[in-house]
Amino acid sequence: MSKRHVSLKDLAKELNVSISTVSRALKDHPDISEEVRQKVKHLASERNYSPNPLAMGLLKQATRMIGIIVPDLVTHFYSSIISGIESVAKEHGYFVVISSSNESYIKEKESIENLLKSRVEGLIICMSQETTDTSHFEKLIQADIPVVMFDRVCLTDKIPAVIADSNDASQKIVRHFHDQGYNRIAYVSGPEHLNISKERMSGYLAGLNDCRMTVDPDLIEQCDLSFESAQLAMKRLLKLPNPPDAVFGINDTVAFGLMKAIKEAGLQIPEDIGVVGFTDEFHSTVVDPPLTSVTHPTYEMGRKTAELFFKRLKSEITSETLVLQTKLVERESSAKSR
Amino acid sequence: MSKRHVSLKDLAKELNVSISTVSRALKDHPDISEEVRQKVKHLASERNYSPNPLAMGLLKQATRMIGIIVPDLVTHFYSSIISGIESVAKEHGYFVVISSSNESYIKEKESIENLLKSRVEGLIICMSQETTDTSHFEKLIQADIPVVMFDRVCLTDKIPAVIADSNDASQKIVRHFHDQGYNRIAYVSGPEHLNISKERMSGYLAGLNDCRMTVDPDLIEQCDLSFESAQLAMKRLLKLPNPPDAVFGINDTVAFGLMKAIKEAGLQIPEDIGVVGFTDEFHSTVVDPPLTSVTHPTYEMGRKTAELFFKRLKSEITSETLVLQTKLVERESSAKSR
DNA sequence: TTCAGTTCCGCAAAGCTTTGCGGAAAGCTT
DNA sequence: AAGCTTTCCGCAAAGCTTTGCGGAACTGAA
Repeated sequence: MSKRHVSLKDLAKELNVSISTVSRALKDHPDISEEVRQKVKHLASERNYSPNPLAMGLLKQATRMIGIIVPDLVTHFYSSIISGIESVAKEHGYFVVISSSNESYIKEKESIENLLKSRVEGLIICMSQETTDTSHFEKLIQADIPVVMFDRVCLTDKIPAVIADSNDASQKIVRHFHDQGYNRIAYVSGPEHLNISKERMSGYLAGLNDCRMTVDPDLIEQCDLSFESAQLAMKRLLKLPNPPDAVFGINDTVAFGLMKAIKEAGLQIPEDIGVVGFTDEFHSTVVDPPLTSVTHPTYEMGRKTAELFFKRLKSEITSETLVLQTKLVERESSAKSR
Repeated sequence: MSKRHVSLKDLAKELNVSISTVSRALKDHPDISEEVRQKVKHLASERNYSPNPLAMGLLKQATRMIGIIVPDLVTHFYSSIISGIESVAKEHGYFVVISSSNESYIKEKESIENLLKSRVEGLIICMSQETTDTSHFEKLIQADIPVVMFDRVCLTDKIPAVIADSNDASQKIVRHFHDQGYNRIAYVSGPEHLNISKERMSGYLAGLNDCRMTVDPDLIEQCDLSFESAQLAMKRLLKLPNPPDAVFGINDTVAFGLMKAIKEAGLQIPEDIGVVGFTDEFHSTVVDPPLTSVTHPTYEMGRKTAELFFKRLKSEITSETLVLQTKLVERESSAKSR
């Protein structure tokens, strides 16, 4: 096994100059004569020299690594956001290390530990749904470790955050249902403590109020954001003496669960029940019927989050909350009035 | 900003011993007296010491990083495999750096370059669909850089690989169609040079032969693995004077594209046309009608790939191809005989 | 010729860890 | 009491890069 990488030392030895000379020549330091500079640069490119990031890291105390923690890796929402983060990171010469909390509070804390041990320069986090205690985030702040959060956020007065305008999105959905002639609009929410649950709930209520519809607590269900639990929630709704004629779920997985339960009950979408979800473009078109949905600009969301991260890294900001607008794309699943 | 991490030096200074003593004490070297050992360990845990991976990397010439290159990040197939790889990597104390080729040959080469610059210890790769020239992989082999491939593989005599038994899977599909009473079975393939295209094709042909059905070249279509191009391929098939009554696609995205085109043509699945795909469990149930499909054990595939990687890293093997079995799950999309 | 000023380059330290080797102090033997 | 073995610990180098500082050699002027 031959040596993998050439070092400055190798180049220096071959040219019979010192390591410092090689280093300086490569970065056009004025102390180095034109002749030597050329020789060094030539050999360096010939030998395919590239500085050892480990050594640089040691020296500069910077690893150029960002840690990302998401609730799961396999949901399109997160992978798309990660994709966006990565593109910005690459532009800055950083790379990302991805970790999944699997929606577990314990794993979230472990992930933070591990990433810090790996000497990431900072963290980009989307909270697990189990996380109610935020003291582990507080610790990060006290240790002055750059943290940025997205979607499911907390401590926004101290942590920069990127979120979608959930309140507005929910209102749009309710109004859309109303316009289509639906009267009993149900909402399947997630864990109460999550900001997305709260905001989508308040938007739901505001929307109902706006449309002069009354709030029926029966029509507000809750689930743990899984496909299965969304199905169960929908089943409960369908068993009501006065069931809903429209429903929307807090995220895409939930929306699909709702659809599944409705179909299994033998009901038609959108004739019997209208459905709207918070989903991504691709899946909305793949399911049947095509799902009316509020689409997050996920890739853009990832990019914005990363940009905020680098601002925080340079200490240009300490906190700042970016609210992205969503778009309601009308498809068949809520087309009652057709 | 206080200092982020304590080093051996910090501990040594505080205890008035040398750095070497601290280092040895922490790893239970016999040269260190019980008393000193205890003191050191106590302070270390109190100060939350963890060795600097950069320094270790420099010393051991090992970064404990694996580079992964996939065609894209947002497809469930890949994210699930990555998830599997990551779990094994974690068990070995390694972490992964993920890079996407976006199905581009150029980006694939760039990704390799960048990951090597980041000093990953090896690479796990799924080829982009554009990649026909494999010289960049040959170079890796010559440089003795551990490489393992999965799904879309090449040079399997020199590179360990994990693949699904595509040939068998295709045969299963054809036989299933045949059993259900479908007679004109079409296949939408991908780029010819890909192993998955070839194997699924040969399985298709073998299956037809097995069922004593004749091969009609008209029923063999090709696409570039995108949703849109699969739709187009399906449209071409539907325009045939004698169109197919069954079709299967090379992967999940393609399968969804086929379904979309069929629905848009106003045809019923499975009555007019039966559809089967290569997909994952989740999406198969979400689409409508639920899609009969050959499911890859993606998570397991990721784990196996990673295990092979570590074998290769320890030079226990130089090449070895692992073939995983697939499972045909029958759902509505191909249930003609009901 | 001699001194000042350039020009060009090398030494060494810092960042952190591991480990072979050498050495001081203590205990033991004879 | 002198010499030998243990016991316990520190020095220093290696892995790679950057950079302040010192210094050699050379140019030009007086």
